[in-house]
Amino acid sequence: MSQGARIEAWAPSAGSAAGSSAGRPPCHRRLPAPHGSELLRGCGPEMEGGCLALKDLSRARPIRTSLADEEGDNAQKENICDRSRIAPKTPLKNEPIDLSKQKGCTPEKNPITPIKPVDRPLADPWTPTSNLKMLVSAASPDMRDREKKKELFRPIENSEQNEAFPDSLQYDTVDDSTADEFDKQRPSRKQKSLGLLCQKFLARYPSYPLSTEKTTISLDEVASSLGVERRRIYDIVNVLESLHLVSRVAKNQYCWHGQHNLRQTLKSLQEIGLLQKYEELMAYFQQKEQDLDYKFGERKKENVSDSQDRPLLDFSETDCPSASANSRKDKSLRIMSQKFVMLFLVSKTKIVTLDIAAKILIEESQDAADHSKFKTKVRRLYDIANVLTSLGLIKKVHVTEERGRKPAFKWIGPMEFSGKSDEPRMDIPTSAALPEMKRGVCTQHQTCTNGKQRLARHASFNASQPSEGIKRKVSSEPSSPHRERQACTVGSDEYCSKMINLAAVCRQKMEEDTRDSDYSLNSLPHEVFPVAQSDMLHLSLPNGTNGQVLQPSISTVSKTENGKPAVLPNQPFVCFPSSSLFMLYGNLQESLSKENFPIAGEKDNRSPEEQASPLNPQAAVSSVTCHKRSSQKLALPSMLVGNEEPAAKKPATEQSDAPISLVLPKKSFESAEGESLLDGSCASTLHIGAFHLDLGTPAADKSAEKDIAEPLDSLEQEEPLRNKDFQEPLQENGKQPFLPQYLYLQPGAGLSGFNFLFSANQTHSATGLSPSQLPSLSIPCVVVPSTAFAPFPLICSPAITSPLSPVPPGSFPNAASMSFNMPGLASTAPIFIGTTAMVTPKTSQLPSVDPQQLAHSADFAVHLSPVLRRSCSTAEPDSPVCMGHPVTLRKLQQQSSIPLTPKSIRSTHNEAFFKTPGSLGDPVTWKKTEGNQTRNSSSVQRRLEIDSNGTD
DNA sequence: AGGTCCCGCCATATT
DNA sequence: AATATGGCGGGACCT
Repeated sequence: MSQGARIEAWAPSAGSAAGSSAGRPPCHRRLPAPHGSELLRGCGPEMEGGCLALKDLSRARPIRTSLADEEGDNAQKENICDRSRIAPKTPLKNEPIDLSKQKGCTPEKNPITPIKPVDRPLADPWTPTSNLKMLVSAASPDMRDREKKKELFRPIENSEQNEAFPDSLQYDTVDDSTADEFDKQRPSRKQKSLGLLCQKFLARYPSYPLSTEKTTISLDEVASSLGVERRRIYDIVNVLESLHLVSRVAKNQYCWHGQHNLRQTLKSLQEIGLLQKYEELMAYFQQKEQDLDYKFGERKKENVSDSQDRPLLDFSETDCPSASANSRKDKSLRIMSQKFVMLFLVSKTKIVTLDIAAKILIEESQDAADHSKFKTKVRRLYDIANVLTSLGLIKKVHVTEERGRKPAFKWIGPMEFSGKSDEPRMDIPTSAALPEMKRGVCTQHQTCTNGKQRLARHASFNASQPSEGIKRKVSSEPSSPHRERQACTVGSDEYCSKMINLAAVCRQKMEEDTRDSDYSLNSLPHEVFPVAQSDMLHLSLPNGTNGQVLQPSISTVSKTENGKPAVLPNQPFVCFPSSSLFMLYGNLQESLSKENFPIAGEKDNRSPEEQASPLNPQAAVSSVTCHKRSSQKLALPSMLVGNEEPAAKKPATEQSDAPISLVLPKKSFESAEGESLLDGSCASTLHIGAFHLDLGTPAADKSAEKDIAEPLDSLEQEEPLRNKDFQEPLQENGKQPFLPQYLYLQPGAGLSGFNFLFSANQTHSATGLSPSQLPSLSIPCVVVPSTAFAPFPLICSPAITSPLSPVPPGSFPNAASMSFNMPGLASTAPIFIGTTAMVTPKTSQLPSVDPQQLAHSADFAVHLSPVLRRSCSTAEPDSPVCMGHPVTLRKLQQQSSIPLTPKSIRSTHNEAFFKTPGSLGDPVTWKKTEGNQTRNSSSVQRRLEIDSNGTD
């Protein structure tokens, strides 16, 4: 019932003061206040007067002047109250929320989040003080924001931004001032526009936050400070999230990443868009429209055509479909935002009309048909466009057609994302600051290793990106937060331990996931790869990191070639025929040292669950896969590699960029990131940069631990890691080598004969990369059941496949992928790849893992792999690989089971394996497939489906 | 009159 | 069950 009203109500809305909203009676609706939120209302009318004043001040802040909305008032009160409570932090909103507070993300757990205003019973709602606060905040939000921005760091940016957006902001400001008198002016609608609100929101945070800083964003807090309903903030955050500027950390909390990764994200989107053939679609529609126009009468072909068209759209389906199936998430603003951006990125003219965009999006979703839907889509696009405009990525223009003018938007953001680039710069038009950042960063980054950094970034990305679902899940563990970058600090020991923990976590998560299964992956399930899905996209973006990781490995691997045992020079691996299991050893030490693992650190900090970081690996993997897909068509590689580059140290956050491509499975993200990543993204990222290698073991570890225990044992011997508890810090850092550097394969059935052994050590060898680059994996050990391999013939070789080389169908090119990257983790060395993963017999445990996930991962891996490979190759053959982590792959096909290891990884493998090259190859194909499958089914279902399918 | 898009109900997802 | 999210679209504002 009243729900609606709830808390949110408070705010804002009102704004319009009575009048504005006028139209609606809305207020009343809520009356009832059912829930707690209502309470707020209950509070009663705050003072309207007060409100007004505030309004005036704020201007924007619309507090609800309107009396009408008593509710609103209450709400506001609530907010206010909340705020105060909550925040002590910032008394005023403005505060700097950002950074400082943020501090991180950390810990805060801030969680404040939860606060619910509800309680707010306070009747007092307005205490004088509160009022004052409100007023203050309200009063100058804009100003504050500006100031903040400026202050924030980069003055440059600030200035830029301001410039960039001058409009809105200024207006506001102006208005405010003028407004003076408050009421009088009630804020015009414009003042309340989403674009402006977004600018204000953006003003609160630095475009390029320092890596160290993690800024935590409390939705409640922001909403209250900006004087709007939380609902509005969601609109903004969802779009920002689609570009990875923020990531959801926990309930009510988001982590601000800034634009560091923007480029990569855009790049990824571009690639995906290309894959999706959006260009074609756009052209198609345009033509149609024209035709129609002329003809006009005809129904829009669209409808009809839509269906007809679809063929073209197939891919589209992928996206949507799965999504649709999934849940609303798929339809989410987030996804729409990504797709919308993709349209610009693939458009030659860089101009996209809303109607065409809406049509394309609708088609994908397929609903197309009705007009109402069309209208709705357009509405949403306006929302998205407003945010993108605030970001300086697009600007409104009008396209004049014979029929008339059509509203359209032109992309004014970065269009070329070639390789590396500095991150910072990016996109944001406005921010001049960027350059600075960039430079610094870049330099650093470059210096650092790209690879690692990348990984780190990815990690962060991933974290951030996780799709909602994932995130949430992850988030659930909210705690996570924090983890700071200690990681860096963390020595190898920690690293190791972390890895272990991660692995364990991963497993757990996997299991959990399995249960839950939500991954976005679902969509992926099969080969398909629904990259499309938005979530995926999100994820994918991150991939860059993954990519990196992968690449290296790939290269290495590739050389190897299938099976053959050869040892590659740089590579560390060896293949054995028929062994049953693999064990990987990595030196943690090195890795650790290198790594840092911020993540690990994070983990530590984090709750164990979070540690799940293993997920990260997964994530990485997944991402990889994603890339792969993307890459299939596109060359993601560049993204991966290029982008990242630098940053190594940069703050993780910055880095976070997502490298790329693809999408990671949400979950993976989440899981991985979520926990670790998420924060990670914030924090971890940083680390990442720092750390060097890591092995990716994590996953492996986990798997090992859990499922694989056996192998693990051995491994473990080395360390205790294991366990789930990983937390223990192993100190090993340096010390320990955690694992030897080899990979073991037990002979067995598995691989059809082949087993691999990788030397872990590679690390070094890997060297170069490794540390820096590879952050990813550090895997302490991985065991792979030979069986696992069985399915895949090659295993190792992913390398073999050679990077670019097409993988033969059966081969799983990806395998390479296997790599798992763990972003955070990465260890250097070892890696292996086996694709296989670890699956062990134990699968049982594993079972939990979702096939989907796996699949996704696999997909990613697959897809990515190529990229990675390239990268790797490019980067360094030597490198070790990356990843290695073995993830287990579950073979999807065969069984779902297995997947022990890090989910993601596994998945990746799995899919890859499963999928035939061909499948991989055709994105579309799988997409469709997936789409179909996924669409309908729920995530869970999907999983199932996947499994089955995959199995196939 | 048509383009924008605020606002908040209410379905879903999470906790 | 209570909350958090966020889809959705009525209908108000602005050209």
